[in-house]
Amino acid sequence: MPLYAQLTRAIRFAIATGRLRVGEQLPTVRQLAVDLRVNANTVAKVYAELERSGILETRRGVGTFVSAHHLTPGHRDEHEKHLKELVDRFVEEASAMGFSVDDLLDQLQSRRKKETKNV
Amino acid sequence: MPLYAQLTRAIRFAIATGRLRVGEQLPTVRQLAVDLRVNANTVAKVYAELERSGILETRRGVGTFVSAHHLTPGHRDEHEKHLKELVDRFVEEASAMGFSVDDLLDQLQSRRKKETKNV
DNA sequence: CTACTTGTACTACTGTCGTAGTACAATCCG
DNA sequence: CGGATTGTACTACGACAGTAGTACAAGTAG
Repeated sequence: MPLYAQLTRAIRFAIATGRLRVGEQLPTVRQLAVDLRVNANTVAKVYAELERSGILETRRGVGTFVSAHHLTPGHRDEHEKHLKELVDRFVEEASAMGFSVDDLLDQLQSRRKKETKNV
Repeated sequence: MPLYAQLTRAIRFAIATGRLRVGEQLPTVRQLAVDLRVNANTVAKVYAELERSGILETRRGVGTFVSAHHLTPGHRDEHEKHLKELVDRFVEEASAMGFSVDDLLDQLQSRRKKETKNV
């Protein structure tokens, strides 16, 4: 998986799980680039993409911050739409492998049991 | 989606749904290449990959056929393993988007209802 | 205003993927 | 055997994705 995708996921995940909170500042593009031994442009593209998605806000000369926009109802809807699309792809791929929606449900449910066991 | 992937999916799907039956012969690599306006090598690679997966059998000078191997218990297990891997990727991606397994289950179940409504 | 920090635009290189072209090898069938 | 049909190996080319380098623009702070 390419660097930019890994980073995007990591940031999204950090926000989703609350490890990064609304208003909090992220590292500078250059700083993060140094930390990860990556080009600054790579980080910048990730920040830009996440800003387009509305979950980051960036101010020149200041820095990049976690936006509050992803808590609005409009964004929630958008987010749910993404989930549906993801499920679409998932179901399609599974059916190409000869699996039904029920097969997926079974597999997911057994996974849920394992999770709750650990909680 | 690249040609070879589309073709692979189409064949897998045809077999899974019974439109292609065990023992049945598939078109010649060249013939199918002509039909799809594609290079013969592209078709050949698909056939080869599907043979490695054990769902096709090819005999030089004769043709390519649907194998019976995918009905054996061993292959069933393998198949189930693939399902698990697919679900793994799915869950991982969803969690990176901030969705839980329960969210996925809800979405899938509502989808199942729609399906059964049409049956 | 000036120095500094921030993000951004542009360019170019590199590796990889997908596809096609051509020539080869194995098998069948008369 | 010999021609025809099948799949296969090898090569090469085009396109694209990913990343890095460098130079620029916008904003802040003293």
